[in-house]
Amino acid sequence: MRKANEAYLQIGEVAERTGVTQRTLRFYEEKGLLRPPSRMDGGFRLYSEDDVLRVEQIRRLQNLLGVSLADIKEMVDAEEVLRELKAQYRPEAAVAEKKRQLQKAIEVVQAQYAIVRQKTEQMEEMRTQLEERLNTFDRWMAELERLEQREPVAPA
Amino acid sequence: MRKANEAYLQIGEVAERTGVTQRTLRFYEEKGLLRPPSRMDGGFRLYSEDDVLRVEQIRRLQNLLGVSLADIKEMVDAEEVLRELKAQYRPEAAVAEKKRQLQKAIEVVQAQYAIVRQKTEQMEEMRTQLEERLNTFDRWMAELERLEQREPVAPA
DNA sequence: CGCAGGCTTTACGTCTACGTCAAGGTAACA
DNA sequence: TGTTACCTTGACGTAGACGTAAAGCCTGCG
Repeated sequence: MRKANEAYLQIGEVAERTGVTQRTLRFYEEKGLLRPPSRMDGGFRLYSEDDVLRVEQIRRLQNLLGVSLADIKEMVDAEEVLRELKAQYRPEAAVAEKKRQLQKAIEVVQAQYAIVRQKTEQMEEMRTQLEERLNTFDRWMAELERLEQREPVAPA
Repeated sequence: MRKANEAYLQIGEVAERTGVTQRTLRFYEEKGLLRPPSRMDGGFRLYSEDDVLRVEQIRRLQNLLGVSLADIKEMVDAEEVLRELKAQYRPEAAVAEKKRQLQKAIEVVQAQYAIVRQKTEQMEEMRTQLEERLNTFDRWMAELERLEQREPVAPA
């Protein structure tokens, strides 16, 4: 029982809002990508808004980085660590322990950052190449149009 | 028979150089991602340096964009069109036809460009978010270290 | 010529990321 | 209380992207 005031969602609503199927939601849960949601008395899954965000994040990582769900699991597991860290964040706790955990969190995010950064750079390189190619083509096209002026219609 | 002076490579060498397996090379050929290479009398495949480049490009697209081989096929097919266009590039041919082909090539590259551009932008957004998060953590860490100064060792 | 190592096709196996029933329980409303 | 829509857990199916083993040629070297 977390916040009782949060509006919980059934699997169908989550599926509709996130654009994935119910099967996919159960699959993600099975694979540890989503924390097992709470349940109604009858056994129906009850998702939180946080879960919706998680699903959306998973999809972004899938589409954007094109990495496996196993890799994504590592990332969202990291998010989980952050959540715990945040939840535990009471100033009265041992500072050294906090530092250790925060350090871990930093490393986790840095790893994510490294991946995104590397991919971004490689993509920008590819983008530059494509731009150059497009420029070349434009020049060729201009050249062809010049030729067209001089040789209006091919004879015979 | 293309250029006789080019050093041709057997499948094992190509596999080693590109880091993919022989099976993968045959698979790409089967799926139309690689042009069927020439063969020795005995039937052994003989790859060109161009083929090696193609394989490397395929891998880049796979890793970077995380798109399906079917999508990649469209892209390398486009490359093929470009190759043909370039090979045919004799000024005596019909200008209108050339324009048509070039236009097609431009559209193909623009499509690729659009994909890369969109992904790059989305990734940069994600990168920014991660940077902000790292900054936040750094501030937290600094705060913890300040606390550490005042409460040197936790008593009991 | 013999043979080791590389290559060929064929074909079944595997892993991922789900899709698609099937059989049955639950919620909500008339 | 019945009906209908939504949900549950299996369990089998599938498309993509190869892996892997089998049975048999090819090539190069001694």
